[in-house]
Amino acid sequence: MTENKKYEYDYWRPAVTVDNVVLNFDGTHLRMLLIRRKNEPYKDQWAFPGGFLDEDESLEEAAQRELKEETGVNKKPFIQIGSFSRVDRDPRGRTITTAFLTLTRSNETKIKAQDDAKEVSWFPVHNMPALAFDHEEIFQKAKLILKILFNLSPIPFLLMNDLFTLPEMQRLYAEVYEHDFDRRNFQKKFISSGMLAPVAHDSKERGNAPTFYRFNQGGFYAYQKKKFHIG
Amino acid sequence: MTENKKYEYDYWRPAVTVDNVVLNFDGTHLRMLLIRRKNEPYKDQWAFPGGFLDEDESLEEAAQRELKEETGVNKKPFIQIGSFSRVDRDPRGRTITTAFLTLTRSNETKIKAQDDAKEVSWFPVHNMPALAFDHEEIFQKAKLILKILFNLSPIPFLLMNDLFTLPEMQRLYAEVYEHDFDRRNFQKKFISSGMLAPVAHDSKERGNAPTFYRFNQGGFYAYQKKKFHIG
DNA sequence: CCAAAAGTGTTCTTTATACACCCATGT
DNA sequence: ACATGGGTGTATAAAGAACACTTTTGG
Repeated sequence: MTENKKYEYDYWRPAVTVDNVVLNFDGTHLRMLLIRRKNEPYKDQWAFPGGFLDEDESLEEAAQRELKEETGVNKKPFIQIGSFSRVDRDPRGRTITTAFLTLTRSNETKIKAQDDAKEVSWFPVHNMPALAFDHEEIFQKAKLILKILFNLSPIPFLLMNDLFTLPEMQRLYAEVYEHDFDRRNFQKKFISSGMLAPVAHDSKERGNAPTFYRFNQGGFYAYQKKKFHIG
Repeated sequence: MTENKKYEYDYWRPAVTVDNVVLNFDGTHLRMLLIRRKNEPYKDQWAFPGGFLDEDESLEEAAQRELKEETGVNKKPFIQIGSFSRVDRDPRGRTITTAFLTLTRSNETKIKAQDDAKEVSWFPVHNMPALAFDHEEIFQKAKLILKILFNLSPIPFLLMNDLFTLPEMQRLYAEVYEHDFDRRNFQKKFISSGMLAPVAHDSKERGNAPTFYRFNQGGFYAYQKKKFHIG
């Protein structure tokens, strides 16, 4: 069996891939995970980690598997960004891809180039290199979805560590919306929203150290329902 | 060449389909377009119109083509709902589908069963029949996306006729969110939002006849940007 | 003459915005 | 001692929620 195994179908079928837009926030910058491609096409260019769908897995499972294989990051995707199917989007032939958004916390994410990836690195979202395939289009859509979701989901908390401060959180919002918010109003809004639970201070009063908070899921859902009529 | 044409690939590939969730508002009820399937599997059951992706078209183009072929409705999809890929979702074998949301205006939509459709009909979203495949799952996701988009897009106006009244619009919102809004506050909110342009009354004063409005796109974008920080 | 549907108005409460001050830390 | 970053406060404007009245049409 040295010759290629062949798959035969009565009708034409496209190749099906998945791609992962993996986000992470280091306390200052919002970053995306990119791999440098080991193989053609777009050899040596940066791209979102991804690969081909296998026979026994859903798109979500494929995304998680490919992400782990190429970067060592093992995390379920959070949501779909969308499917991309321009006829000429892959020089190898007709390929459609479904892109996923994955959110990671900086204190639980170790990356390591493996498999089809020659190199793996985080890039600040406002300083991205040229991307392979139609990944620039995927990137733009990911940013739009991020802005929308930041309005109405607990998505910011999936990027923060378990304990976090409001100044940190505000830097994250500034990164996403690309403008600053008033610090005092920002704090007031979040504290009064009920979606934060303050963590008891250390007995040693640290003076001006920022207060740590934890995400309060119940409070968030109440807020969401009231504000957006979404249960 | 009487034998089947065969397509051969080095690697396994799934079949790829598209489905259309087509919405329409008749002034009272929000409705979805379903076809009764002519062929197995799920013969004679109701399903969203859709079919297989062809070699020379994007998913969006395939969705539009299939919708026209089966129902006579010729309208570009508005957005993707998502891709569905459960391994066992199609008894014929591994198939993934991408579902689209299409919005139509009742005064521009004629339907006619054709092709794979034995019958075509509108169903009120709150009175749907059992659906084929995993279309119930698609239906649920479509409803969620609808609620989200109603908060932040001009999507409601794509369902209303060019000229519409606020009471009509309010009935549409009630259908989507499954609860009533206060008529006076509802009107005030929309009128003050700047996204409506009133249409001059007929010279004949009609007394209590509702006022007609037109959608004002510029006003909408200003509102959206201010409220959601989305440009 | 009454019910139904449409327009308009007022008050109160809640959020959003704009802006100022104090305190602790590190240099 | 001063710049930095962090917490808190207040006054005004805008938006949302609750609620009542008037008009016209059709039966």
